[in-house]
Amino acid sequence: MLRTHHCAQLTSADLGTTVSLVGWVDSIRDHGGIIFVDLRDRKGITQVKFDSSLREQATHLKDESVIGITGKVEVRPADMVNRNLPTGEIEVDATGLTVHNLSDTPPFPLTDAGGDKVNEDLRLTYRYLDLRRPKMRKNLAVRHRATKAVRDYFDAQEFIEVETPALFKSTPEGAREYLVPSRIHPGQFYALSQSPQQFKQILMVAGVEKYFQIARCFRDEDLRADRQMEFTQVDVEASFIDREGIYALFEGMLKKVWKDVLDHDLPTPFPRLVFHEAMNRYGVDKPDVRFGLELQDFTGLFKTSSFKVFASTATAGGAVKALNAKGLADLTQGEIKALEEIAKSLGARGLAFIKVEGGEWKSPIVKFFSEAEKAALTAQLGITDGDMVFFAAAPWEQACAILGRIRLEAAQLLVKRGKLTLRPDDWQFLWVVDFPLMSYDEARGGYAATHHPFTAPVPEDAAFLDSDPKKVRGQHYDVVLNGMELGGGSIRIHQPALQKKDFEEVLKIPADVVESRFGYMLKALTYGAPPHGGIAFGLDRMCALLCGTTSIRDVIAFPKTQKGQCLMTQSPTPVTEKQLKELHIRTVLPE
RNA sequence: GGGGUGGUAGCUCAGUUGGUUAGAGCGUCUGCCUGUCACGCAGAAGGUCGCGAGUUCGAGUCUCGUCCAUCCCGCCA
Repeated sequence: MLRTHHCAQLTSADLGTTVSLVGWVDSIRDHGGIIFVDLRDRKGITQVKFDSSLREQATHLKDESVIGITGKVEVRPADMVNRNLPTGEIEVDATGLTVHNLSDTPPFPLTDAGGDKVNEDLRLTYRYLDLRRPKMRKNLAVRHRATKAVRDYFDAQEFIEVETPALFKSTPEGAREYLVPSRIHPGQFYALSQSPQQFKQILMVAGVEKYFQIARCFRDEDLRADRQMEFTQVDVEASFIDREGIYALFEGMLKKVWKDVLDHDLPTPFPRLVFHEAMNRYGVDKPDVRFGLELQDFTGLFKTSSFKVFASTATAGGAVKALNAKGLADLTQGEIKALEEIAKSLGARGLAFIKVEGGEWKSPIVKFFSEAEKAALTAQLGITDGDMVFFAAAPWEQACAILGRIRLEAAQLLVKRGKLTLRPDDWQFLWVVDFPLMSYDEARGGYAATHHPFTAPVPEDAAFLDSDPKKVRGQHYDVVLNGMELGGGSIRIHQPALQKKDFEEVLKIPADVVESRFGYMLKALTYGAPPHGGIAFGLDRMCALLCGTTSIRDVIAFPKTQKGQCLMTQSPTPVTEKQLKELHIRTVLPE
């Protein structure tokens, strides 16, 4: 037996007991005649004392070595108790020492504070060391508990977990896929599943009624702090359910996860915001509602303005929107410039602003405003001294998006100045609903599904499918937490005729393509498909939020870098000619 | 594909206007130390300044290119 106890177990009640512990050397304090070693395992730390004949051997230990010790539990002298350790009342007087593995000096400090500062590429190269840090071990545990809470919840609701294939067929709509060459079928490919969407709908046709899966998904798109090439989705689908049913089901799940993981009681139901209002007030479809700084609309006011830039936009069907960044009149030239650059990157021609200082409006555009316009702005935006007002004049959605982004930047600038606090544990969940079913894709010159082509229209809007598709709202919903899209889903189309019409007449996918790509699905719908709907959400993102981090890399054991590499295993790599030949593949490298 | 930030000792960083031998803290190593728990004290070692060109009498510092990490835009039905 390598150990009798773990390193967080012993107390003064164990006085005099002979015990064996194994673990990693967390730190060594060598006093010459006496050596203290903090021994660490996954449960905690116990101080081991070497002052016998073992002292000489112990001087050769190094941090992070794996050792086993045998010894007698002693109670520490009263003034030597370490109140910071659960085992701080005792220590083990070592009488036996086995060095299982002497460690090289780690390339970076394995403490929470020290490791957080280290460049992430180093942490990823030595991920097995990074994961020894208490914070990372805690993150792994949080992920486990969250995942378990999800499974327990759906199990209790009589859902069953069904596995679906990772190797799917290629469907070039939507996200770029990872292709997998078929050895048996030369020149043909599978695609790694972007999500189990189609299989879960088929499972509804199969009569499963209540399905869920913790599913790995793959998308060959550029990576971000909240996006990895492979990620984990909690995928749910149910028959005979409507939107209200989904909201209640999902709120129940989140309530349980927050309770089980954080012992926090989430208030439900979550507020709901229709898409149009989310855009109007926050300039984004995933608003962070922990702070105000809401957008205001002045399109009407400026229709007749002598300020041509605003007036022409307003009369041409665009929108003029403004945002009062309260208390940000002290922005530096550089900060204003940076905001302008952001606005420009979203297609704005500039970023008009009013700086309110010393009772005066300092702005290059204010000379064009009439007294009535100034009064209206003051009233609606609540302008007082020390404020900074930003404007956007553009087509409605773009104007909203520009100020939506400026709103987030302004919040960060306020946080930087200590004028705003954004607590990560201020859990502001909400549903965003009533998305447009279709959006017009300028580049392609046609309509594209906002969510995916299986989303059912809101029944009372279905009549507009032919006449004015962009007016049709989809039965789609997103669940948003503090500016992050946690997940989304919809009630699906279950009538084959409507689904076919959607593909062919609205999305304008040629009939033969529809048949080859979705034929099996349309056929399945003809055999008594029940009304159904579901939701999918990012487990990685949820765990990141539960852990108080914004990067999902912190809750994935072995994540990839922004260039898609695993720095620890050095993948991807070239493969042998033999492998390529077997797969009937020839590579053509870029110039 | 584009923009921002960063790359100097094992780690985190400083490095002035281009100018002698590139510094600090932590870590490492050696010695001392029987009550520490971020132990302490004394000493030492440790650098292709990401890489490659260029300008210059002289480049960590300026210019160009390139690689890597990260944040963002595009992209992510």
